[in-house]
Amino acid sequence: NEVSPTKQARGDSGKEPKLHRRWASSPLTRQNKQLNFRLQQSQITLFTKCAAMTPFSLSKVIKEEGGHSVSTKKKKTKEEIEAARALKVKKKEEEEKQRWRWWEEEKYEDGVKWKFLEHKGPYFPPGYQPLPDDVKFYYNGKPVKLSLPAEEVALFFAQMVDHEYTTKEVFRNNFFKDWRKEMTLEERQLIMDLNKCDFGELHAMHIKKVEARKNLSKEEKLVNKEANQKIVDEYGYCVLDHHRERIGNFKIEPPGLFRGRGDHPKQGMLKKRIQPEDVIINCSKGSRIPEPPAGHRWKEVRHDSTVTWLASWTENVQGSCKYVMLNANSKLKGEKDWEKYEVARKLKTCVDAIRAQYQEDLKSKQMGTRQRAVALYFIDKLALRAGNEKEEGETADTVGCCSLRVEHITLHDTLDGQKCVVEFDFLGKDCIRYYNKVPVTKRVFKNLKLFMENKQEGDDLFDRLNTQTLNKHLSSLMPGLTAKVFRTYNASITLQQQLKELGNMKENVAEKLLSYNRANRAVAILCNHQRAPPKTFEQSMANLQAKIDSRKEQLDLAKKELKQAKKEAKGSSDNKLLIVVEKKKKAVQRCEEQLLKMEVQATDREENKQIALSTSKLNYLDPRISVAWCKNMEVPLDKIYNKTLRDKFAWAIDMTEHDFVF
DNA sequence: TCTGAGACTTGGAAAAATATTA
DNA sequence: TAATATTTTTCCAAGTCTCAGA
Repeated sequence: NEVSPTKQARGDSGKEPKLHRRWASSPLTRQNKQLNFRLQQSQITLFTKCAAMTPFSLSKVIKEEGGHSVSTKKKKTKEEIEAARALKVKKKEEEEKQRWRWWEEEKYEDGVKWKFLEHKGPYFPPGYQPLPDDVKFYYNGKPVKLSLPAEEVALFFAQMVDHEYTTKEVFRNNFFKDWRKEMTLEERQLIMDLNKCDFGELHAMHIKKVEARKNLSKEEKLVNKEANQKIVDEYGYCVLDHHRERIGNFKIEPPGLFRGRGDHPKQGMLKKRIQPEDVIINCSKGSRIPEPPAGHRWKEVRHDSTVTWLASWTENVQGSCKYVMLNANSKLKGEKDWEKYEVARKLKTCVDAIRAQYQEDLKSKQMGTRQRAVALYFIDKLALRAGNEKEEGETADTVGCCSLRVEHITLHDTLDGQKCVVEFDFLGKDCIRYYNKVPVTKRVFKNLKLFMENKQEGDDLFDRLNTQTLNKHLSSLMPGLTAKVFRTYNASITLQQQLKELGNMKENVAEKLLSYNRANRAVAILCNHQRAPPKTFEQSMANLQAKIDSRKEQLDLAKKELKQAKKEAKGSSDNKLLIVVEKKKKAVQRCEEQLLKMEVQATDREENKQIALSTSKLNYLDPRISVAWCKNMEVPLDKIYNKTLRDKFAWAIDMTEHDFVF
């Protein structure tokens, strides 16, 4: 029952219990209804489990009352706790003092990103370590000693054999083709069939290594940690305009097999090792130029202050550029983020006019204009992505608004008692399915029918529209306006509205947080931020259910004991018996609360099964809304933003007053 | 006007770090 | 203390959007 030293050092005695949402108890707005509808679509049960629940009161106090060692553990290390706390406060103050308050400074002239930039260059992954002699690759049952390049690639595959990827035809074919390119002529002549390859020993070795790393002693782990920290200290920071800034990804991506998402035609291809000769360095002219690794040179060293990257290289699978850039808490990223939300706020001031305009455009004589209007209607109402064109055969077949094809929507004159319903079913970014049935206006519906006339399944729905022309039009309506701004705007405004509706000052912190999470979830649903249910989901759910069941039994028992105690105490004036009754009462109460908490947790987990909240929190929700909400509701900010988020949104935390309105 | 390169944001999965529980 | 669950961080793929050049 000891409080762990780390816990003490951080000064928190425990986490707030899991929260759940009570949709049923909140008044539903139009948008909320829509979201609920979407939820039902994705087969998430909202009401069944938690509708009957009463608000629960959760507190650490109850938990601590239940324990018996609270006082002893506090006594033991009281001074240590105090010292640790003081240290923490001091560290925090120090950090705050060091923080670059760039948001209080003048902005640079357009296009200039920095005046001075110095860094150590990217960190290269360690070279390939050949297999030990006792680990063999077999072809057709016979051991084959591979050349080093072929061996390295074989190991990439071996490390993945229990991943679903390696069962896929496309992955296997791509891998085999690229692997053979790395082989010597001799190897190529021998190894003709992937199915005859036995990577068993290589795989076993990999598993063993992973296992061994996991089982390192505390000391060994610490040594590793310190070594890693040293790398971060050396390569993880740069100096940008007199300030030390954290770099986001200072490590060159190691070689491996390309893991494209969904049905990616290039999955399994070899992602080659990057050499210093492939890397372009970007830094100040007057700065210390980073040293390339011994015996190597850079591809180029340039001094371009109109871009934010420190190093770049071209990746061989897709031929695209990769960049080393700053961390999200840097000035460069923060300023851009701030700007993004300011543009979205500006949209708020003219969104009514823009909506009126596209409603009007639905009637246009120009087909292109009508298509643009319908597309905008979708982007605004459903928060669809713009949908750039993609090169066929180069990537998985996914679409956004402008690239929707006839096969992706079905029109229903009536559906489930509603008129003019559009049924969407397509794969969006990262091959995440978007499925939604949306009632639209008659005019939109009629237009869609028109667009689909004489078209085949694979034809573009909006054949007169692309994202460039759409964005060009948008920027003429408002400077800086693009399709993606609607997503930011609608996400943030939804959060604000939901918080306003769900919030209640009388609630306790846990309940307020519940409201916040619900609002956040509404946004995640709007933006279709889904995740695959965790692999261990069913198991963990079953475990929880088992715990609930056993707690129920405990409760029954406690109730019986209470009854018995009451019976015995009845008519008696024996104080001892009355105390027993009180004790039993408390036990029942405690049991009930714990049961409720677990049931709530189960509900929450179930509801969140396929919803990812982090993306919207990180990218779409103006942090000032959340900061102001915390101030108004008297909720500590660290209840909704962890350290990383607080760093990223330092600008917002610093500048936001309680009266901020998005 | 079209196209592709380039630069940057957004996205979920997986790994790693922590917290909790048995 | 070990096993397990949860949260945070890392990773890198996949989008959006702009701009230059034909």
